[in-house]
Amino acid sequence: MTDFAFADSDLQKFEEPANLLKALSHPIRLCIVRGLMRKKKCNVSYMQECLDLPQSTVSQHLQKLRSAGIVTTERSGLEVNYILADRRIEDIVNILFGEEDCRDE
Amino acid sequence: MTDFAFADSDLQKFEEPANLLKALSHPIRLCIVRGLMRKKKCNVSYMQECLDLPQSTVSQHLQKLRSAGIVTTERSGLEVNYILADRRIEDIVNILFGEEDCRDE
DNA sequence: TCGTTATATTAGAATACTACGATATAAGAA
DNA sequence: TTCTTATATCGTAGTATTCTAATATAACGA
Repeated sequence: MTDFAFADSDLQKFEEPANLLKALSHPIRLCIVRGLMRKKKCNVSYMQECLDLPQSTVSQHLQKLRSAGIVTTERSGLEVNYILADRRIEDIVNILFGEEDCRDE
Repeated sequence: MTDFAFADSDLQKFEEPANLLKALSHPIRLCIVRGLMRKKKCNVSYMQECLDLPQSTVSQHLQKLRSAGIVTTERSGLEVNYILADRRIEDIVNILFGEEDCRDE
């Protein structure tokens, strides 16, 4: 009955990974993460300009990535730089995008 | 301006991977996928019993996995068996759950 | 201090997701 | 055919996401 590893109580074990994936599963956020894999460090207005989206939209996506632990921040003066913070995420994104090593394709 | 690889038109390139992740980012669906990695093939009522959830709930999650291309089906008599259909998904789940090779932990 | 720039937060409407009972379909047995 | 089992779909209430303008905060310079 449980070699499928499906015990009800176990469902809790899947909450955290599911939340991580959920934070990543939006085209804008995926794009941001991919960009950070290439650029290593980036401030908000630069992303905003590249993405051509309202500032609050970009910022809200960044907060979502941050509270999932996917990125972290580093203030320098007026700017806040975002940096990837979870190695697993890079591996996942590489799987999705075919592992080419961060040059322009 | 675009070494971040953030051109607006490019956002479309992220839709498909984002949808794949979205289909995966729910604890029940993650649990099902993980179970299928171990058991290879499984019918609905078995999953339903293990998960202890209403039949329609399980079925709906399965349809979501199926329409994302994550699983495929194979009917045998009254039963419908579900099988993983996307290798990338297994890699992603292994990253999330620490890569132990499908024995009971 | 005041002004300016960069970023974060709030508010609220539109949209999407989730759970689950009720119902429908599909396949085999009698 | 009718009955039964296994699975899928529908209806819908509750909940969560998403977008964006408006507003708030944080840091710097004058």
